[in-house]
Amino acid sequence: MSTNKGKLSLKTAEIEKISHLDYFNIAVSVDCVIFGYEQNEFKVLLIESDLEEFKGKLSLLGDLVRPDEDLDSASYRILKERTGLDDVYLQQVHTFGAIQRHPSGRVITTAYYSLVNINHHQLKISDNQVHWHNVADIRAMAFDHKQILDTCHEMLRSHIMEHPVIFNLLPEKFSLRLLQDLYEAILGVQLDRRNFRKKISLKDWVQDLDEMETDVPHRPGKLYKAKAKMSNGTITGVI
Amino acid sequence: MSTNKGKLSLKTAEIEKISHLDYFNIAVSVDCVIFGYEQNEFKVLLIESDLEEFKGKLSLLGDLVRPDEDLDSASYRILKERTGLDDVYLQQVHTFGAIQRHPSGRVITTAYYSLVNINHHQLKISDNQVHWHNVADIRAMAFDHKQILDTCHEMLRSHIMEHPVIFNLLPEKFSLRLLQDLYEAILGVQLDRRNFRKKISLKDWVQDLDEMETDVPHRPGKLYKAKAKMSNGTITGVI
DNA sequence: GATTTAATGTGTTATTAGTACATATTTGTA
DNA sequence: TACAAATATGTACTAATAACACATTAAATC
Repeated sequence: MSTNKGKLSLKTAEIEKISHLDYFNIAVSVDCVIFGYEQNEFKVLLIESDLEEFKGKLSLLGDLVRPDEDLDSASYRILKERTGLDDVYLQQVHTFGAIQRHPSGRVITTAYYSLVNINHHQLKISDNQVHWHNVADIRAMAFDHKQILDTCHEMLRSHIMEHPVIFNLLPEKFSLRLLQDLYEAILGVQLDRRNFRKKISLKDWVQDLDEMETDVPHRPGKLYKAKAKMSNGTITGVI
Repeated sequence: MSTNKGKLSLKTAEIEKISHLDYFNIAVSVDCVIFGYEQNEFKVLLIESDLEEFKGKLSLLGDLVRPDEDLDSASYRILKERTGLDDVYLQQVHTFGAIQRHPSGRVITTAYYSLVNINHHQLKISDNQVHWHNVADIRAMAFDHKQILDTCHEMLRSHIMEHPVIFNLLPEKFSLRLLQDLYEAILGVQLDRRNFRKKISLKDWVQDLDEMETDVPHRPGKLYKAKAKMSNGTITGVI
């Protein structure tokens, strides 16, 4: 988690004060790996860490879980706070619980990835250091967040082959070229266009809109919309 | 988690005492779904809940995570305590964090499944109500443990198709018939013997031992051993 | 308006994986 | 020696995957 809110950050004094309570001195946080896609780049929403130990390092968006909220609700709250979006696809991935993973105290964190359409929200990011970063360019991060990011990226790779989750990253109308570019960006491989189209049409995930791209400096492609789309753990649109 | 050790169970008084500490009143537990296979039945190791609310109900083996142990270590500890086994296959599956999931207070739990060879250990179970139960027969359980069991079972189903984890449930030497029976028990389907053998031989997971079953009241089958075997997250035996 | 540029759109073949299905063989037992 | 109960094995059909090339469209440029 990133401790960007002063009142929630773990101070060593606080930890000492309560350390005699044997089983209530582990804090629980969630970290959201918020993926987006813009201008042909697969991106992730990150903040600069405000901890002295990780000065200048990038960190995931996270927060401590409140005693009166479900674990899943905590990740929705963070997403809502950071992106203004309500209805996003969120997927729990893994819980990281090494003793020394947080320098200020014992904090275990549950990682979620989420997929948002960058254009669908006016990011509530002007007030601090939250920015979209190209996933491929990210090297070191604060805490164990690089490992968390990699784990979520890997999980996403396997999900997009099986379930129609990728459409959460795209605008309502998209060309197959855009869809393929996105698959390639997430998977990190080049795909054959004909085989790709055949595979997509077999899966029956998209619907031809009988519309064309406009404002492209070449032959425009057909536009499609998602037919089946997975949001919040359930598939919609499939009979 | 199951609170079978008095000193670790959550008493309401304790919870109230510390509830003013905003972010240190969530307890963290792990629950182990310990699968085994014996006499043609796919089994899970369970204990009778000692909570009044769940009198007579079955519960997973779990415990609170200690402040000075890694999350993964906690699950190894439980496994060691309950089965006496050190070197078992353990896989984190999911973290369950609904507010009201534990009647005595706020406890989030991370579920692991593990695969053990029932014959490899003298169960340290004589001292309490721990027993192997046929997975197919289990109905209601304490807490949200039925849901946890189902989630782990489902995860195992997908893992055994992809990775050589199933051998952790079997004795050193086994017949293909036994292997197939186990696949069928876990997947809950019947498999065609010829296709099953073809698939297994394609995967190159087993090695012919040039030995035969003995003491069977019919034609004996060949014995095999695991060539590749997945333990503790890594494959061994594959080049 | 003819040419160039840069992309879209499409089909076939070869290979591999998956599915359905039947008969001969081996051992122990009656 | 016949029977019961299991093992061991191969082929044809279908579906999915992978490799691969050319005609078409619209905009931009000359």
